[in-house]
Amino acid sequence: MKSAIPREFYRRDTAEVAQDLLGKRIVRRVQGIRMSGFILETEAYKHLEDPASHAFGGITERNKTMFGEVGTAYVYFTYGMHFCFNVVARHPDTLAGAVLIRSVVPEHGAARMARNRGIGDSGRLSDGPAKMTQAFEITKEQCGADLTGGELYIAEGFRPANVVAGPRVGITKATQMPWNFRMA
DNA sequence: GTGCAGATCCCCT
DNA sequence: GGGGATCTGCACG
Repeated sequence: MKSAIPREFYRRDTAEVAQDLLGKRIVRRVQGIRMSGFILETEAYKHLEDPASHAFGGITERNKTMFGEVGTAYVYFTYGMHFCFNVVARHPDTLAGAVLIRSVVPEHGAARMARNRGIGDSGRLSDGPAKMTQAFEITKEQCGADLTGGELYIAEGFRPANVVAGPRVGITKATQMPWNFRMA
């Protein structure tokens, strides 16, 4: 079993962490089954300088995890039916920040993921923020979970050859900030 | 392939 | 009471 990435990795600028998470592994253990996948696309959400961020309006019951310890999970519920998975990451000089995991390529446990999704294994089991959480069985139960170990953690993967930065998807504010990162 | 409607509910104003 | 860091299925072509 690969070891988890240490907490210090997440104690940096949120956008830098978002970029560096590309190619890393997400590892999930459920009922003795191991699932894993490589991170293909991420987005950074910051604090006062980012109107698109949940943290922009200040700390609330929903977003308080974004203000908590780095290297933990921020999971939120949206559109009445979907969960999205973020990794809390921020520079020590800032109060809040998180990286949304948008797309993951399955490595191990694809059969379980397909079952979780209620579809066949097409190879595209986790290519969206809410698809990813469904495939990896991540719900608000995992909100606040430590990602440096345990049943859900992030481990080393490979170094992407090329990274493209662009505008974030699905937002209406701060649409010009190039805080979406993907492999190329 | 593109485009749009509908599902569905928690949080914040 | 409004809106959302989304996904799916269906229509069209």
